[in-house]
Amino acid sequence: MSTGRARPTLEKVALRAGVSRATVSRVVNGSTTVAPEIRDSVLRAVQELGYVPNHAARSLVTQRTNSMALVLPEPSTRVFSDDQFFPGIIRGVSQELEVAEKQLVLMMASSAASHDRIEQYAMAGHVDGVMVASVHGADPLPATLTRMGVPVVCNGRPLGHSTVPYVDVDSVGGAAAAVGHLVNAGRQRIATIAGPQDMVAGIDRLAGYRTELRGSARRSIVAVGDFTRESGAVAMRQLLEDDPQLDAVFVASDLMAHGALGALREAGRRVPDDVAVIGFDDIELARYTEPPLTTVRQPIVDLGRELARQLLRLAGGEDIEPFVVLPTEMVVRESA
Amino acid sequence: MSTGRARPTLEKVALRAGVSRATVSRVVNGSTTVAPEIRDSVLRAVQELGYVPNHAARSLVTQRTNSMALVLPEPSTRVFSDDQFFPGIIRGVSQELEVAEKQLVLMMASSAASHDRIEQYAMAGHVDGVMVASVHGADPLPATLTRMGVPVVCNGRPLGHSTVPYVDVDSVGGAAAAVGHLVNAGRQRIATIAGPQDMVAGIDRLAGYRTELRGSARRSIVAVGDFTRESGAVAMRQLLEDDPQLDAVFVASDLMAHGALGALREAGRRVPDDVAVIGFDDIELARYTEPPLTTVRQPIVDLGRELARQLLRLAGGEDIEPFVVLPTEMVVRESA
DNA sequence: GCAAAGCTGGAGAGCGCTCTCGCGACCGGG
DNA sequence: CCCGGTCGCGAGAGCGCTCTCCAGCTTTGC
Repeated sequence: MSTGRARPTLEKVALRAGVSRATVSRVVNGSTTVAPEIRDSVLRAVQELGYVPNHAARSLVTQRTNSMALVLPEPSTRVFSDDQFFPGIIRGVSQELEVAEKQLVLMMASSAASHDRIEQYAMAGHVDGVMVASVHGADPLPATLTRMGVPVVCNGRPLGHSTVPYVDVDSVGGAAAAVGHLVNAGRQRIATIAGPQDMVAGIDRLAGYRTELRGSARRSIVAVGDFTRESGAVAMRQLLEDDPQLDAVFVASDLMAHGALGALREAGRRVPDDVAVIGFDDIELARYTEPPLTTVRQPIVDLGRELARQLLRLAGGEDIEPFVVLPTEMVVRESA
Repeated sequence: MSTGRARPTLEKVALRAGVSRATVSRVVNGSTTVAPEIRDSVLRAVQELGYVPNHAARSLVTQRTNSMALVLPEPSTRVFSDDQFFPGIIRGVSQELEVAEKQLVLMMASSAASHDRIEQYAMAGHVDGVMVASVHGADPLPATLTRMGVPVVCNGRPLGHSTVPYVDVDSVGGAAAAVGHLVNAGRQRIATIAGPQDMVAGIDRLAGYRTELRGSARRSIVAVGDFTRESGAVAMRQLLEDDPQLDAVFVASDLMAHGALGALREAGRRVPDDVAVIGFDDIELARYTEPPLTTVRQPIVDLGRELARQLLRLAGGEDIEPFVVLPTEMVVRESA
């Protein structure tokens, strides 16, 4: 019903080429032990009939599906400045999978209910491996799948003592670099607007801030947001109230930094003259804020690529490093 | 190698429950013709063994895969303000597929080479249907797949005389509404920065502008951009040179509108006092431009949902309308 | 009370492919 | 000239599942 003309099978091709199924299979899969003229006639038959191997049949016997799943958090959790993150990861992953001739199956982890769905799915032998881009740190899914023998790689260091391999960006280093930049610029009272402390990104960026500040003998001034623009504005007002003398703030996300910029403007502070601001993420908006935002760029596409690369190796039976950390990079614009 | 413990098969479950394979299959697939106590004992065996049906085997016999492909243009073609579009479509599609318990296979159509790959893939019986979100209007892929019996639905009216069903937003109406708004505000010289005229979105938005202007007896002033910010700035400068008296401009994308806003500022024109500006898309940035941008919102997530819904019906053997057009909505902010 | 008509569950074929096994043809060495 | 080895190909099993039969049993009608 849904399929038009019946798709030709190996059998049909074999018949037409006057050889056995096995030989056609050999040709299709690129075996070398086939005489050139026979191979040519098989290829001709394939061409003429428009033969395309049936994937289900093939993976039934090979036990491989040639596809990998990418589990993404449903972005209804507005957290994370997904706008770039979401497509960036996908792009990187799909680039890498394409060269490996693997397919990408996307799974949105919306509810807890979809959790089971994903687990079932991965275990149905539907995919050869799973990439989990979970923002909620302590997700049992990766560990569960690993236990069931499904190759898994996480994006972002998992919270808790998980042994699942992961790929992450150097948040700590990036935050430290940002704070270092402020210190070098002679800023004396450097505050931070941290992200949620139940998310790795939130934790690590705060850690980087703390470490670097400690090294420079300044005291830390911390407010916590939830990665949204609004929370950034609120936190900034809070900080200004707590310490009206502050002359710099490192904000754990560009979105929050954008909110903070607004709050600073309302409070009559000039950026960067009165208060220097550095964000994190380097979202597109950062180039167009007033003033343009100095920030820390994470290599999101590379992150996706590395994620896929690691998974491919793992699924290929290789041993891989327990984690890979990609460098972040400061992008100096005008806000600091 | 990649799988840990061997996955139990139907056979194993049957053995444990003391019934035949057929009965287990019946239970698993929810047949009603199974005695309650037998069903319970089967379910218990399933539970105990952690049985999950093998997808490949199932789809080998049923000829269905329970997954749908979404073909997206590789965003390296920076065209389109993908930032929202890309994830929006995905979100809508996956929401709808989730309730239908179908999986989403994502395919990036990067090069012409990947064209073949996609075609092969869809025809390998790997998916039950394909959604094509093509920006390049005259893409042969949808027609080819349809001819091969693969259910296809397009996002965006295909260029050329294609009979492939599609889902689109009302670009013409949206553009007309925008221009109407400018006319009602008493603007006399209303220019437009159009999108590329080889893309449906570019064509339709210009058509809407033209139609509405004609109705109001004003003359049209057209510059053409390519949907990028830079092209918007260039086009705006061009327009100002052509007609220094213009007092309004309808820009076919928010990104171009952003560029235009910059060009207007450079030229010393106040927005909206001297020149009113209306964009199209309602990307996130639109809320944060200076001044906030009046624009036309397209229901992107709904577009994705409708795309999936139509495809599900088509793949289910139903007849569907040749096209569905979703309404756009003006969002009035401060730029007009 | 007996045949006809349900129901439930089992046996078995087969979906399209891969891969092991073994057979014949061909080669070179003794 | 014969024999072991190699190489190219075909035969056939079977991956895990669904689904069509059909057998055995109960229920029902007259």
